[in-house]
Amino acid sequence: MSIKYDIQPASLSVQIADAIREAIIEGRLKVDDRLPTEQELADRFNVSRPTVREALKRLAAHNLIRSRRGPTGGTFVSRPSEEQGRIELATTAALMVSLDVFSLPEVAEARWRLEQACIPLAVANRQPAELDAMIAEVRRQEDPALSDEEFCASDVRFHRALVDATHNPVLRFTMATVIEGLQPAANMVVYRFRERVPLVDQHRRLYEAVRNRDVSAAIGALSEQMTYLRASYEKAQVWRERHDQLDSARLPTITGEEEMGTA
Amino acid sequence: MSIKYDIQPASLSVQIADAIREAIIEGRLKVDDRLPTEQELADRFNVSRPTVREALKRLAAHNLIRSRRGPTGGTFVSRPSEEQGRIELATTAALMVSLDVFSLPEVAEARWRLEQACIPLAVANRQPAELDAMIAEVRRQEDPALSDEEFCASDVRFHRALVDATHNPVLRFTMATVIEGLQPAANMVVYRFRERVPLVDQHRRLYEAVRNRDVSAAIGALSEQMTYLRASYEKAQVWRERHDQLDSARLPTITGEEEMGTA
DNA sequence: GAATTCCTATTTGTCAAACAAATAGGAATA
DNA sequence: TATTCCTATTTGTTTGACAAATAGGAATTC
Repeated sequence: MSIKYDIQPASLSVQIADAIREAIIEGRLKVDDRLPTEQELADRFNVSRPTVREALKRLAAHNLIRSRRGPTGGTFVSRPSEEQGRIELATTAALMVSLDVFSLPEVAEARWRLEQACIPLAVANRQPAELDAMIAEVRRQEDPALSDEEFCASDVRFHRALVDATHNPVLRFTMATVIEGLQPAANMVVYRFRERVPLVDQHRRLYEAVRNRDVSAAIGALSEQMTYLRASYEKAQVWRERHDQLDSARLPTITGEEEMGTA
Repeated sequence: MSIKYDIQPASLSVQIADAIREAIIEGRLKVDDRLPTEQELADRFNVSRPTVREALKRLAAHNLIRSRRGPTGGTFVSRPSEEQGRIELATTAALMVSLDVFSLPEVAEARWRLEQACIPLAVANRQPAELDAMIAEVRRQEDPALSDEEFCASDVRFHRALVDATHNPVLRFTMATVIEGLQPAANMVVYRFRERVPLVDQHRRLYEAVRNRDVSAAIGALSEQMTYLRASYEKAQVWRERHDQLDSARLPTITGEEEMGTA
């Protein structure tokens, strides 16, 4: 009748990765510091070099460290760039939505609320660079020859420019979750349920409102777009649920052999 | 005079990790699918098992896969939980602010804008559970015996409850960047520059406004808090810049040996 | 026959020793 | 002085092995 505590100790590579990560966060290891060599780490932690390497790969996956070969090489603490952090946020969010953790109307609602919150700052702080970027994307979106993928990518760049116009690095960072993370996946899901013309028109009015420093017009155009998209998302959701039965046959094995030369 | 292109091919473990990640995102590998054994993967990619393991550790760092030993064990695709994703967002953001990528006033501004955007939904959708959580934290914060760490943790839980009251999973997810990621680090930096009494009073009024479904009162209380915090952040920033010269001596090596028994 | 114990196969976790590849710096050479 | 080459260092990768967890079946016992 003994309770089975499955708190089995974390694997060695996890323990080592956590120890090094903690040293970085607590400042015992600073940016651009060089870590001991893999062999020294192995000796210090009383493990083998492959185990140390597994730990280092865990940290490298989060871009906390970088490695170089050679006499002056080694493993160094990386300075986290805003760019790199944004990619990590977006990747995490994209994975969520691609695996159906969120419903599309929920995504639309959240994106609307958050982007709306950026508008007053964007209107106040927008510079010519962001205005140029926005109108350039609007013009691109008017081209009917644009593929769906390109249209969605342009849509992302338009909203990115809007958020960049706030000139607040924390907003630009945080909004990557919805702009680069959630929106592209959501957009591709519904691309057959939305028309381009109303979207481009909403973008143009949003651009003009930001240019004219008209907050309420900007919020109006954005709200209109979100109402429209939410309706599309609901249509897509219904369609997907109806087609879930099919659930096409899938390959449980991965390919990839052709990519990896034996060279 | 030849230009040195340092686009040296990514290491094998990176290539393998990317191939498997892509298979997951594209749906060729679905949640709870079992991957081939490490030996099979090694054969298929024409690499050794340690190299495969390094690749798997990169994916495990993002919680994309999990492994178990034994006959029915192996490596499986993980369903990303909202909880796990939130932790990843918060960790990424905390690293940024701890390494001074963002200034504290920028953090305050962004958090204010984004949390404000949550208030209308929170007021509309709040349930007794969230109200109870909020008032419980307010009461806790009134205890002068509370340590600074505990006060900051309670502050985080209060704002978490507010965002949870929106009952929108995407908002709850996205806001982890500022609530659990940026705010704790920022708060600990300035703890000597802020008084608890006004903060707790603002929390109480925010709670009451949400309870009474009074959007403008809630926004007012939150704005007041952000004005107060922004001033504290500025004070802290000045103080830190003045004390940067000292830059205490640091240990470039990590400890950790005592944690790793030779057992 | 039913329950328990033990064995065995499978799979990840870890270790050991080696070689390959990149590369900075010095030594030898022109 | 400039160039080439050698060498030492460090990460990248391979091979082969053993350890540890564990599910399932076989043997044993009641």
